[in-house]
Formats: sequence, structure tokens, C-alpha cells
Amino acid sequence: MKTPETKPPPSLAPTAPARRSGLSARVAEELRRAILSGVVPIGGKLPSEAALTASHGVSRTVVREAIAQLRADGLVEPRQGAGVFVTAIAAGPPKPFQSVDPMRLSSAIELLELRSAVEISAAGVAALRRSPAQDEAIFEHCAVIERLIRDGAPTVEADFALHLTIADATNNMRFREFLEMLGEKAIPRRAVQRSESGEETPSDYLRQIQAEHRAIAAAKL
Amino acid sequence: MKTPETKPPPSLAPTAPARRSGLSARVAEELRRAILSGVVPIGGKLPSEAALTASHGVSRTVVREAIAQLRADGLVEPRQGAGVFVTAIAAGPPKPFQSVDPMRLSSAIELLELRSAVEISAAGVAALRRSPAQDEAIFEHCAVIERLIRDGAPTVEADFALHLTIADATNNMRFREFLEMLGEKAIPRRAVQRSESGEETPSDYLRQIQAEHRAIAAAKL
DNA sequence: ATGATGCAGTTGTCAGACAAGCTGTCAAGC
DNA sequence: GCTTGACAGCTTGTCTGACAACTGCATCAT
Repeated sequence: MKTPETKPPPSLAPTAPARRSGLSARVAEELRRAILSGVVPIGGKLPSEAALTASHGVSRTVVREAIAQLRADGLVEPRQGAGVFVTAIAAGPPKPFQSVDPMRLSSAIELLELRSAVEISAAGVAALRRSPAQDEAIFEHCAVIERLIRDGAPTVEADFALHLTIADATNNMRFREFLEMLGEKAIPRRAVQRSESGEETPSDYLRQIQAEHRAIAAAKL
Repeated sequence: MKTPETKPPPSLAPTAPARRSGLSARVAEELRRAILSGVVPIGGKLPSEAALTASHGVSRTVVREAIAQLRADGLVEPRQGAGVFVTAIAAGPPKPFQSVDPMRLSSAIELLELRSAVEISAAGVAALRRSPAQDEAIFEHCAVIERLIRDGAPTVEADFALHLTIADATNNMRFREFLEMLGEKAIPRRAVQRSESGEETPSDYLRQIQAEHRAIAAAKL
């Protein structure tokens, strides 16, 4: 048998849209967005827990847990008897490079410069240490990118993969960690393309970059 | 009148040590310490909310709020129906390089290599861009370090300061961010000294490093 | 043996209540 | 009129009890 009537229709949620994954997380996210978007100014007071309970259609437990998350992030500071106040906009010492605005061209250039600084030296170290297998992997990635360029296809992912391969060829895992932390933000075409709203990267620029790639790949001797 | 008997003795807390300021914060702190000290291993399960309620002498509300804080820190991950599990020791994605073990010599060398890779290029960029004021700051730091070496005093802090100054001279704040993220772990003498348990760094090695410092400082022309 | 099934345990959410603390209001006293 | 004190209302902090949803395991039927 299968539990004949142990399952009454649980509860037709009144306003409720969201159900089964992180109710408090959802409320926290909405509140976070309200704060970050400036709807609630710094130093301003959030609606009371009772008001949030009503407006979000959840219990006070959920509201309190959502606020607890924001407090843990340092976004708000509840004061008993007074209310919950916005303290800061959560900029981040914890995430040094994640905080850069990928839309700002200057940020992209800065990151690019930092990445290339690492990579020039990485290529040098790799040239001394890399194994034949790593060697081959580098050449292969180069070939893939050249083909993509000829076909006019986007090269961002392949480019990133090449850089990771070079980093691995140093046999020092910190180089890969570093690149992964920067992520694709440090790959030029995507960053520039995005901020220029779709304008095609000139192919001669691509060719120049590819020439550098080849030089790195051939630098072993 | 002053509400003669509206105040019955609230509740003699049975085991209760904690008073009335941040009850949930206190419980969270105890749990955090239990995790960081290894009492509960990574991947291990925390006591159930009911057990924590009993052992800490607080209500389930408080226990849940404490766990919510730990979850926001990424320390634990509750799974409905199963329990609350320890995920990490508060390192992880936000601080990629904080997770390296400073006692392992190989870690120190790896970081050192990464840092020098950045710094060689940084020095090159700085040579093109630095202002006279930044120039002077670099020379001053060099002079301080030379004096410290002559006196046999530790040079770690001064060395780190010099590297930060060079990073600033690039006029690209990402370089400084990068160095600050690595922190003093990337400064050779401390890292090596620690792992070698107090053995004095040979002074000729110091002199060699200082020669490199001078070369960087003089690289402007 | 193997798969289905029920059960105990656990977290997620809800609802109601009281305690503790803050704030604006207002009346009493100077 | 101005200060001062009490006070009422609102807000957060904590407690209590309950039920739903889910997991993992042991049990049982095939």
C-alpha cells in the first residue's frame, strides 16, 4: 500500500510563487538586490520584519534568516527595538579581483596588464621546464586558435585554454590558480567586445596576438 | 505608577552561561571554534539542531540563526533530512592563495615564483610610468633595507613595503591588490626562515636580493 | 537476493507569544 | 516657555509547539 490518505494537499500558497529551494535564500537575494540597487539607501532602515513577512508572504522565521545572511555579509546591522539598518554596500576585501567592473574599460586594461605580466614570465619558466606532452598541448591549442581565427569564430574559450596550458607547463600550480581566479575577465577580446557593444575585434589585432602566442609556443629552444 | 508586578523572574537558565547580548552570535562563535579547531572534521556532521538546543540551553530559533551565520560564511552546508555538514575551513574560492600551507617549503617556493613573475614585469611597467615622487619612495625603501641588512635586523616588513611601492609605481592598482592578497607569505626570508626553524638566512643571499632591488630601482633610464 | 516500503531522524517553515530595547509624544513640574 | 519624566507603540530577540519535506536505514514482501 502506499499511504492512503497521509497526504492532504499541503497548502495552497496564497501569494506564494516559490516553493522548494531556499525560501530564505530567495528573500535574502531580493533584499540584497534592493540594497545594492540603492532602493534602500546607506544608513536607511529596512521594512520591519512584520512588514517583510506580509509583503513576501513568508513567515517571520524566513525573514529573520534572510536578514541573518545579510548581516553575516556585513550589509545590514539590526538594532533591537529600532530596526534593521543598511551599513555598507559590501565592497570586498574578501574578493579582490571579483569586484572589478567588467564593463569599465579601464578595469579590463588593468587586469589585462596584470595577466600579461604574469604570463610573460610564465612563458619563460615554462620554456625551461615543460615536458614534451605539455609542449604538444601548447602547439595544439595554438593551432586550434589559428583555425578559429581563419573561420572568424570566437576564440575566447580557446584562448583561455591556451593560457591555462602555458600556466600548467610551468609545473607550478599557482600559475593556474592565478589565471583561474582572474577568469575570462582577463581575456582581451571578450572584455573589449562587451564594453564596445558588439563591435567586431579587428582581425589584424587578432593576428598580432596570435603571433605572440606562436612566439611563446616556440620559445623552448 | 510603575507597573508593580509585571516582572516575574523571567527564567533561571538551567545550564545557561550566556546572558542577553547576542545569544545566537555566541552560539555561532562556539560552533565556529569547534569547526576550526578540528573537533568536527571536514565533511563531518554537526550535532542535530535538537542536540544543540539541549547542549547550549537555548531555543531552536537561536541554534538555527547561528547555523545560518556559519552557512553564510561557507563553513557548513545544511541538507534537509540529513543534517548540517562541514564543507570547508573557511578558505575556498574567495581567497585562493590563503589556502596554501606556509609550512611547506614547496608552497613557499611556488608563491615566490609567482610573485617574482609579477614583479619583474611590474618593475618594467613602473620604469615607464612612475612619477618622481614614486621614484623617491622606491629609493628610500631601498636605502632602509640596506641599512637593516648592515645592522643585521629583520627586513621582512621593509621588503614587503618596497614591493608594494614598486607595485604602486605602475599606476595600476591591480598590482598592489595582487601583492596584498599574497601578503607576506610571498616574502622569501620569512617563509624560508620559518620552515627551517630559525636558521639564519645567509647574509650573502640577502645581499644578492638587495642587488636585484637596486637594479629595479635604477631601471628607470 | 532484490526491490519496495515504512519508519525514525533531521532540517525547513509556520504561527503565536512574551521579553527587551528604542523612539516619539505628552503631561507634569520648574 | 522650557525641561524632565513617564508612557505607549513599535521593533527586534528569544521561546515554544507544531507540521511538512526530505534522507537514510532497516524491515519486509516478492
